[in-house]
Amino acid sequence: MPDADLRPAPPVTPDADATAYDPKQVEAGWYAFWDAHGFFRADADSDAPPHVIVMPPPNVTGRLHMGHALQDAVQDALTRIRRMQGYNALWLPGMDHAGIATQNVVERRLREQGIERKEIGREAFIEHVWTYVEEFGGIIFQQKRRLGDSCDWSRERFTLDEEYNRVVQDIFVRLYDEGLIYRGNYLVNWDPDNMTALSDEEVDNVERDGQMWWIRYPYSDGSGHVTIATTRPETMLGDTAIAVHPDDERYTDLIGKTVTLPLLGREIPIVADEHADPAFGAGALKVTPAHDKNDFEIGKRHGLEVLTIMNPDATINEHGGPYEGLDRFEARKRIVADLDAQGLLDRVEPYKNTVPISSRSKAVIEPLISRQWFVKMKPLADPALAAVRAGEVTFYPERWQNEYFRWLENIRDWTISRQLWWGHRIPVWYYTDEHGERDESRDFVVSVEQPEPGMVQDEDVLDTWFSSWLWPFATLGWPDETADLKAFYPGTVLVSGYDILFFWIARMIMAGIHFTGEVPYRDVYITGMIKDAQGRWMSKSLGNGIDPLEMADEYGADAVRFSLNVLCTPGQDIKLEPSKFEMGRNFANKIWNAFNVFGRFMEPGPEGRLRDYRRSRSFDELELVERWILTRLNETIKTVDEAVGRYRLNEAALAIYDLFWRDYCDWFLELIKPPFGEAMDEDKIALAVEVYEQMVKLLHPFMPFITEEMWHRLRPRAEGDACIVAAWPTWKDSEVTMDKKDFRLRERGSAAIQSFSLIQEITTSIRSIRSSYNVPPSRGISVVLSIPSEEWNVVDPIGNPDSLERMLENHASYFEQLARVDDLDVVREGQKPKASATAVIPLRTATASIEMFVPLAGMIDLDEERTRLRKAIDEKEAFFVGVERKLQNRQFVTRAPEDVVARERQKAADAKAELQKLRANLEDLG
RNA sequence: GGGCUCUUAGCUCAGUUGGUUAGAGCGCAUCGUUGACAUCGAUGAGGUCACUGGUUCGAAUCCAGUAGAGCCCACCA
Repeated sequence: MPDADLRPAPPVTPDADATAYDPKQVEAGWYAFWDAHGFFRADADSDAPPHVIVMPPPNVTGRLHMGHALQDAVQDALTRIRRMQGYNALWLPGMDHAGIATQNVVERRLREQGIERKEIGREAFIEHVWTYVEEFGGIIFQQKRRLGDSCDWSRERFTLDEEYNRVVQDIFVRLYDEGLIYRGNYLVNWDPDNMTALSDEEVDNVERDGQMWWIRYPYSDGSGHVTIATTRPETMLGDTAIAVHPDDERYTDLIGKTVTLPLLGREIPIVADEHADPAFGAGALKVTPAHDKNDFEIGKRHGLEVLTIMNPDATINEHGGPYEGLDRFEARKRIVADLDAQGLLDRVEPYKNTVPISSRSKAVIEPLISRQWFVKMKPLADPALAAVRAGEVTFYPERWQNEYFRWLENIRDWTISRQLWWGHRIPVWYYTDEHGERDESRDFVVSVEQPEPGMVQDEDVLDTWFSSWLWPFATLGWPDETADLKAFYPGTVLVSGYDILFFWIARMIMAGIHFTGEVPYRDVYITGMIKDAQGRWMSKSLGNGIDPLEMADEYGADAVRFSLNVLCTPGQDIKLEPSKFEMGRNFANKIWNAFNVFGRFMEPGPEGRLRDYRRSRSFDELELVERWILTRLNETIKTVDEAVGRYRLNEAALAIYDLFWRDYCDWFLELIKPPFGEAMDEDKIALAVEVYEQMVKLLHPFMPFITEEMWHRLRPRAEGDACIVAAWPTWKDSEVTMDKKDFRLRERGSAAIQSFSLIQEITTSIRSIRSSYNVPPSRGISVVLSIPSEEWNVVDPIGNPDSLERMLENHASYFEQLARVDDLDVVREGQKPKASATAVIPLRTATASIEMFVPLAGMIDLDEERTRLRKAIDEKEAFFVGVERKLQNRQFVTRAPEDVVARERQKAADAKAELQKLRANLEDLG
């Protein structure tokens, strides 16, 4: 166990000449600190409600890419929020052995050393893979630590560790015993590069510019020929029939005749089959049952011979006559040339067709008949469909559930055997003959253990996904009734991209229900995929990838995480470029610097520790801006909680960003920081600390490092006290008064919000005038606020007991600090001083407005002022006309809800009053 | 051939059940640097919410269609 506090102690007194924000420095030690304190560990015996996320296991050979960073930013934010909220939060990490991918990586490496896999044999090769895995396997987890991922490393799993292997084998046996796994000779997707079968999901259909060859097949009786069209002329070597549509008049009398297969001279029949489309090509179809799915079916219907003409490496086999040994594409060239030479090539046309490609090797898939293991999917899919239909699993965004339904409804059996070495061996055993060879005449035995001495195990391994689909429960000790399984299954939410919805997410739901009787998680949160600035997938070949670690080095891990969370609209792809991380970095910088506003006035406490600043005043004793910021904080906590509940982390992150920057820094700090050389009142420090601390907690799930750092700079902390386990802020309903539709029209808004909003508007208005007249910042100004006398006792925007007049007068210092107003005069129905700039500020709570005069003797340019006022009038008038039009519509007045109509009336009256004053002021200018 | 998504400020994107004078970041313009931050502050310019119809008192938001971009699925040789 490392030293509990690996973190250098934070400065006792924050440095007055504080250093600039340096993410590298801030992010250096906290991970070890958290880890050493065991904050990441979930407790299987806890009474707290669980919150469980299983990490989509990255490939064991993988390196961190932006997709990981995005999903981790989301998963870790969720985990940290729930942990702070008191949940027993588990984020379970692990790695995937990634069969083909890993085997290829190691094979390539060995080849560089001059070692061929086939030469050294299976056992030696597997040993090499394990060596490689041990050497490089954990790298991605080191990278994830750099991002701050708070996973429970004590529960880390690998899809090929010993216990996991046992589960996979058990599952195979179980499914076999249930009749859901079977072996058979079928046409499968064959990857000639890797020389293995693949599932349908591992095949991509790519549209390519190809060619259509029109070939003449002479009738055996010499009476002419039939022309067929094909995109794969080499498969003609395996043709065992020609098919025509039974109703196709052109060919009806040919049915039953035979043609002579060009080049090979075999005689093959012409059969009638509905599948032949008279409208396509020549209407006649060559039938190659061993190399085409449809032809396979036709062959079955007509009892045709199934003639495989290719070897597993896609070279032509002994059935190819003179073409034996040639690669399929070389054979194609030769065959076309030979046909042409014999006058049997009718024509060649350019043709756009879809070609099946191995998603792994990118090799063109060859449909090939081979003996493989399959899982019968329908019995698994039906309950999985029903469960989601019944709402046991909710997709975010919802539309992905339709994709899920569509796939499951049309599901086909799953080819699970792979002709690879790296993976879970298939638990099937064969008897051997006297030479030690498989005795195919005897039945095989399905069993985890070797049933009898001398029996040999199936050479094949299982599809990687056959182990990953067990991830949510196999990682928790299933099938044993472990404490972990009881505590953490089913999980809470799965966070993943839509690219593996079928591969993994849907299959996990099937497996969860089938084997445990429960769905593996209640929610599925689908993220978008990371694209480059042009919207293309990031890939090694394009070289357009952005390395998250480089970004973390340049901008900070906090910045990367925050930006990713802001950019992540559920289900929407993200066009990413490095500059996007500036937002996060600038924000972190802001967080850092904001602390210094009050931090530099904080004094040391006893024993050289930090002093603990605590507020001594009640809410009602606070000054306006303090009450205001607490109210805004309260509103924001609510917004955040609601957004998180809907997995809208982008909204949550932006809400805090806004609060911190726009409210706390731009207004609150500006008002409470002391003038010039004066010290800061300790009560004010206490309040600043209090709000900052709450915001730091809200931000922690998005920016764990800087918030942990600031957490320890804010107050003296006891051993074991840390932001990562601090109690999540709570909001009080009584203080939430936000009208989410309109910030400025909060009719029920709290006194603090209403009053301070008015001060903000007046301030902005003064600044605007200063700006248009280029009043130098150093120059103080006078401002006259003219309040309507008729509303004197009605308007009471701050609640009792203050009047509007007193409220404004009492906060003259605010205007001084914010807009350099030396002299504030609040009057009733005051006269406009000579040479004043004017503005009208509506009172949002009553049909009245405040008129503002800014005397600027010698600075007022009448033309300028006229232009300003005209512009204000034009804007207001356009608005007024729009509102009036609505109000004059009788339908609107009678049918719209009362409060909506009332609001419009209020708007119209406000606008009218303002217009009146603006016009009067304009006239005044002559 | 089916299905889905997107089209909102110069750029990248937010905008929950239809009612805000449609927002943010970046960029742009003007002004500002003797102490929180120029990775900053103040002020401002900039949008017929792709188009056409419909529903509604009211549509960026719901419905239908059109155009463009992209994705997924599908056995048409």
